[in-house]
Amino acid sequence: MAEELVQTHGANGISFATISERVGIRKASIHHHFATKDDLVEELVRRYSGDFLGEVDSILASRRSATAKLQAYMRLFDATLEASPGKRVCLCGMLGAEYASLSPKAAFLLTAFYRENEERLALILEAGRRERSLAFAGNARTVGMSLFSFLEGAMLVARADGGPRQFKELSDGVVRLLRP
Amino acid sequence: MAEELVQTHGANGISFATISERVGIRKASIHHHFATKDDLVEELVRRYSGDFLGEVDSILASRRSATAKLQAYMRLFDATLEASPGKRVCLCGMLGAEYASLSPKAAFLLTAFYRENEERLALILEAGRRERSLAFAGNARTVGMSLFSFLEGAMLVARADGGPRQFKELSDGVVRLLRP
DNA sequence: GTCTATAGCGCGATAGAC
DNA sequence: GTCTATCGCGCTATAGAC
Repeated sequence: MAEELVQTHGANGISFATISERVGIRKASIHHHFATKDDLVEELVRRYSGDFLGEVDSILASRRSATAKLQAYMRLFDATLEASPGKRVCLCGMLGAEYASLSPKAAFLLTAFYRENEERLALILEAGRRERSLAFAGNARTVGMSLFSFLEGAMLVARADGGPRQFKELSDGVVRLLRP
Repeated sequence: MAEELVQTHGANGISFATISERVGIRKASIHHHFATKDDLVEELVRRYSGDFLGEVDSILASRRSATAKLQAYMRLFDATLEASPGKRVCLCGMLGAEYASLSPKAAFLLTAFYRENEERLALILEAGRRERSLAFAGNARTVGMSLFSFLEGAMLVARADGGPRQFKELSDGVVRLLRP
């Protein structure tokens, strides 16, 4: 619930009152679970990161071509945008924008999330190049980072222009660019 | 001044007091120039958009290869990140994250900024393909949009991981992916 | 165009009853 | 674990003097 609100409005865009109304318990009760707002944000990142990377790992573990894995990975982002059309983006993309006002712990968790995703993307890309279903110049890690930045950026841009449809069109197009 | 603050902390991350301290005049004096916070944000977008697109247009008008124009365009983003290392991002990338809390007018201006950039990128890409200095599948408009999303995303990600150096490495890599 | 002063409200956070 | 009540502060915005 709080997660959805932060994905939509950002951590600086919501308050304990906002969450209170949404969840249906009073502000003080929220403070019982999360002493400070920073605690709340940190816990949100921890949970989101764990859940998301769990899904990514099950994609990695699955028996599919690298191209299919790449598409499945992108679907994770797409699904967020589709779920509440033109509202939610990746929690960590959102918090990346608010990086300057994050607590040190939240900032650390955010950086870790980025790295873990880039790493996993690099694995998919490298496997794809090995099995000749993908083709690209340079090292897989760099391309993986670029791909990740593209996905985070495209989610944000899509809210203001084009929506989930455009997001899907663009990410499909990017996979096409990586085909041999 | 206010622009820099919003580029760093977001519109939701600053207040009239923040600007007041930075600019050196009192809060009430700022209200004399911008009646409401929405007015301030709108004016910021208008100015940023005008300045930025002005620079883009002079790149477009210059006598250079499409590849060089593409690199020059990317340098505009890079320069923002380099200017105050690991602090500022594109104003409109920042506001894209805060899209849900923008005034209708600011949201409209933001969307327009995105479209104008995508359009100009498409022009560069199409020219590059025609003169055979760039190569890519699909239509230039789609690739232009993806490129723009990548740049906005990469700026945000770079603050949390890698900084201006990584941004430059990634954007150089993307140009390499578009070479024939 | 800048200032002081202040209204009116929302914020994060705490105390203490149930 | 949820509640009411409240503190102290920061916020946007306005009034009115210089």
